[in-house]
Amino acid sequence: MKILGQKFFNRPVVKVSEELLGKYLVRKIGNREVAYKITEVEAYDGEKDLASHSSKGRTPRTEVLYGEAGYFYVYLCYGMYWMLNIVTEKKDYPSAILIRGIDGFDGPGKLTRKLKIDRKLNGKSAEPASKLWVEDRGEKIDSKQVKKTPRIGVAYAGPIWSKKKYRFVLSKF
DNA sequence: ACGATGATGAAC
DNA sequence: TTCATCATCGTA
Repeated sequence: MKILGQKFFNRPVVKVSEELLGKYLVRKIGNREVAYKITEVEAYDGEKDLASHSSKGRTPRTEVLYGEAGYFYVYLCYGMYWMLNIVTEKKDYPSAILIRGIDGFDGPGKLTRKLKIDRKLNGKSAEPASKLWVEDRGEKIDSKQVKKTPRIGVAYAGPIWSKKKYRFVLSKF
């Protein structure tokens, strides 16, 4: 059982996304600690990726995306759902992984509600001090269990970027 | 199929 | 300052 930090996240976002499946998202609420296996993620890769918030360039909101790897990017979507992302790659390269599903709770908005994640986590680093982090619990994932599909809800990103297979789903069986 | 609901960025 | 847009979900 190993806590994943910069060394893990400061690598190509698509690769890290794929490897994140089967890792555990751990959340401390009060004195209770809960851990869920990560089952679904999406990669957002740089300013050129029209589906990424960073495609609009550096703004106050996207600043975290340009920072060091291993930090959380949390933002409000559709006025009521918090989206949890983890920043990857080197400083000044805006890329992140959206956590879309954990064991038992499929859906980015559902899991943040369950884990009580909101804007207070934005810009925090993935470590126990933040009460939210990622662990490798030694589970091996067979690449046959990983499904690659286009990302969800990004039709606006144009024909190239909306079709990239940047969504990774761990099939359960 | 659609409405809830609010931050964001861009236009005016 | 106003407006359209949105990495969603629950109810229908």
